[in-house]
Amino acid sequence: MEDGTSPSLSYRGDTDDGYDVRQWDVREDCEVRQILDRIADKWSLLVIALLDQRSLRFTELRRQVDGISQRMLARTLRHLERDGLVSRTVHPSVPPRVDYALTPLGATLHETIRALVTWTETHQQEIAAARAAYDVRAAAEQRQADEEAAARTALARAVLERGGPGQAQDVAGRVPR
Amino acid sequence: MEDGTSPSLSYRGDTDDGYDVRQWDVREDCEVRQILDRIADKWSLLVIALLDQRSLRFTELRRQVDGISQRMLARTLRHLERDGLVSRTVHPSVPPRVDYALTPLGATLHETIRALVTWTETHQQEIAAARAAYDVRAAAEQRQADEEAAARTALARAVLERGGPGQAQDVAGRVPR
DNA sequence: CGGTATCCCCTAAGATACTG
DNA sequence: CAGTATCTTAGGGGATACCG
Repeated sequence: MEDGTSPSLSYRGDTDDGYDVRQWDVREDCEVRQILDRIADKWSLLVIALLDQRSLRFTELRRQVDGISQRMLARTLRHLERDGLVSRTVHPSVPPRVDYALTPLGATLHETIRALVTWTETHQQEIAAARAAYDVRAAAEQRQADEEAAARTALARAVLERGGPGQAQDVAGRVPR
Repeated sequence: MEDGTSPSLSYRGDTDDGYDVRQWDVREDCEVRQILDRIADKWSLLVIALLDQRSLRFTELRRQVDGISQRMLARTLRHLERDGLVSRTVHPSVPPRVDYALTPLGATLHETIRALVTWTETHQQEIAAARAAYDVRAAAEQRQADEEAAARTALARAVLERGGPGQAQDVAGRVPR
């Protein structure tokens, strides 16, 4: 069966401080969360985007997405169909032909998603810059930490060699912390 | 190190049919995909939503989200920080205090996400209905299949008992394809 | 063609313990 | 308090094989 819907999660956080922060946050564990998970999933978005252009058959989708396994495409499509986002039409012919199309509901979702993609495209540069800056900072801190560790090791060695901590005053001054 | 950025995925689908379907689809494998994955991730959304109200400390977030592990919160926050969506401020005091807040960039993202959440809330009913309908259909088809299987089994048994397929004409008429 | 069933691997994420 | 390090396990997802 492989289930398909996760077992609720439920992050209630019943903080009794009277302060009702969170507006839609609390309800996320019931419906919103699941739908978000669906559209956030690796393949759903691609399929929705592709179907927005025109309806497609199973194999056409398989080829267009390229990288998706038959299993995952079938799974994705069944999920989307179940949620009423995609319609499945079987043509009784030989060889069999099955068409998938976006439902009106699916189309409105695609519109909404577009906004998100647009946001991403708009701020792509800022994000890239932020990442670069972060990575530089992180690398610097790492180097710093390494140096301090090396200094501590040197101090320890010095202490051991000279036979006591009293003799290490001169080197201790140069060690951080 | 645990990496943090997935190894590119690359679903190119170089269909040389000249028909250039897909507008933003193709670019998804580079930047958009990653950012979408980030914001779509299980915890990021919650954290962003929470921080939109006011800045919070690590433990406050931990309590509010309730269900998140220390590990995942730390990870989520570092990701968000790296992407420039959340700022981290360390107050050099004892006990140590670290505040997390949404950056302006993070705030704009929160606005965009709101649209999605609104969509979900608006269409919640439709989706629930679609799921219910699907499940009913699926159950019906399952029952159908079971009955046919049972019929086939009965036919097979009848054939074996009577000693030949020629004797099974009467029952064969009642068995679906 | 359009799937489902099966096996199997690998990583994301929870639990736990330790550090500054 | 605010994390990091380490171990372990569930399940997401690919490969393969087979049905209608």
